[in-house]
Amino acid sequence: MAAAEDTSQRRVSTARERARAEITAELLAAARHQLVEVGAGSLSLRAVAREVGMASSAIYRYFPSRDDLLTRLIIEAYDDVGLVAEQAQANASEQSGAQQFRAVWHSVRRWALEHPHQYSLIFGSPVPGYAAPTDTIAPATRLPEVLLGILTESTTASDSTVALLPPATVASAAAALGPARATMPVASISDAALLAALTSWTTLLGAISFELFGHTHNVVDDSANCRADYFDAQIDLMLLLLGSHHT
Amino acid sequence: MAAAEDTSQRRVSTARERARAEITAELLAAARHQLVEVGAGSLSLRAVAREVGMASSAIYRYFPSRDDLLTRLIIEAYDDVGLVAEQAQANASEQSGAQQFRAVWHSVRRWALEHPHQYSLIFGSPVPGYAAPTDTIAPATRLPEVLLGILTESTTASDSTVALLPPATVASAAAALGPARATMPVASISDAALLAALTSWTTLLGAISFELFGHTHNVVDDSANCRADYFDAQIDLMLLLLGSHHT
DNA sequence: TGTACATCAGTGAACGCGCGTTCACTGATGTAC
DNA sequence: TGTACATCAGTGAACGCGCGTTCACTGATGTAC
Repeated sequence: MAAAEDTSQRRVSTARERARAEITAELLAAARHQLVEVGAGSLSLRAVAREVGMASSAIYRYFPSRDDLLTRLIIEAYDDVGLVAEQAQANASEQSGAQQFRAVWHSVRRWALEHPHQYSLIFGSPVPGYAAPTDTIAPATRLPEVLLGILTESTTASDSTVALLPPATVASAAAALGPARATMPVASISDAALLAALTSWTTLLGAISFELFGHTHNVVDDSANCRADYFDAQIDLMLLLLGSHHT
Repeated sequence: MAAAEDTSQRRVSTARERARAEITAELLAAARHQLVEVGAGSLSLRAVAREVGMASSAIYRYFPSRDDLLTRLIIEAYDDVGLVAEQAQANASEQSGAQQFRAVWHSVRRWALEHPHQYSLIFGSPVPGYAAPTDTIAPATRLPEVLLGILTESTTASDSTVALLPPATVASAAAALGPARATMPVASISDAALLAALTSWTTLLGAISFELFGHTHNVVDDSANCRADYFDAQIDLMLLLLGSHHT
């Protein structure tokens, strides 16, 4: 920091470039903050500008339009959960697959509770009038890839609840899951295990969504502990489904 | 219709009253239609007025505010799915519990696909800036009551996957589910079965939400058949969880 | 090192828009005698 | 049955608001010679 004047480097970032990066980050932070106040649908460029003390027109030096800002936020959110999940897995990498699964889902839930509006940006109802561009696909796969990685290593489908499904049911579901096999590295996973994996995805993201969106009022006790316990039980249930319930 | 002039009745509906009821219904229909176009967050009184060809100020003869209109729509939506589910169960009442469960969930999914915005009004991310009044609680319980009714009659928890959960896990989840026991008629259901029931609720509503909100792109084939097959498989998986997998 | 020009960040006014809600009003429907 | 008054539905103009985006501008930072 003290000796940062080494101008001899090839790729020097000029003062302007550094300022631009900093201000872009500041704008994104303000936008994230706006999201907390107001929700994605009514996120407003003018409010963001107000928060950082800029003229509203200045934003257009950084983002070509409101939709573009939204896209940036969405990508950021996907990368954010993705990273959180990757770290949780890394920290638990010495433990069993089931423990890694638990660690990752806990980290995702914690992230969701801490960033509810970023969560609903990517897992809630779609933002009206906004169409996600293809840039969002890659970051969106980080979290699923972590989970599939764990399951590929530790699932023993024969030993799980899915094994009790009629083969015809599994077969027709498997036929429907062509795109999943094409998109993700799941070649080594059986149809039944893939179905169970996706169901656990649905269940646990559904559980987080319901908790966040208030659909568990009058169902689950409002205290943080109770909510966590309930989520824990659902994780364990999913591990039974997946057949990786060795602690 | 021809002989409708029997004015002798005690509770006659005057012409004004009839007109009022009709127009209220027409406004609600227009609002529902607006919802389809635009999503709940940006439903606008003026657009509703435009659609029925009234001055925007006239709406205030029927609804005191925009929030009140939203509340009416929410209640309508809950009653609508509730009714659909009740009818599905009634039609299948001669069949097994598992079949009734399947019939009800299929009817719910079908309703959701036909009325996506009414669905996300009640099961999606909350409408920003809107706080639901208590009038919505009663209609919101119709669907869960149908499902719990079926499960109370047909669940045999001992025979299900939940039975494999460690007792400690079940116990702490059960402690969290106090409000559920207080709100719903579930006295005769075991803790494990209640947990499984709520998990099936989460999973299947989650599945419908993800399908509707486009989160299954690149995962499940886009064709209607494939989607239905996938949903079917998830229902069956939940029946295994619930221990009511006798056809 | 110094000058001349190009690039870029940021400003502030303005555009046209749609919104929820209020208000004083007109005219039709209902009610009491 | 007829009149006098009260109730209500619907109108249209107006309020104040916030929005996304454009535009001509000023001044600072960067670049070429």
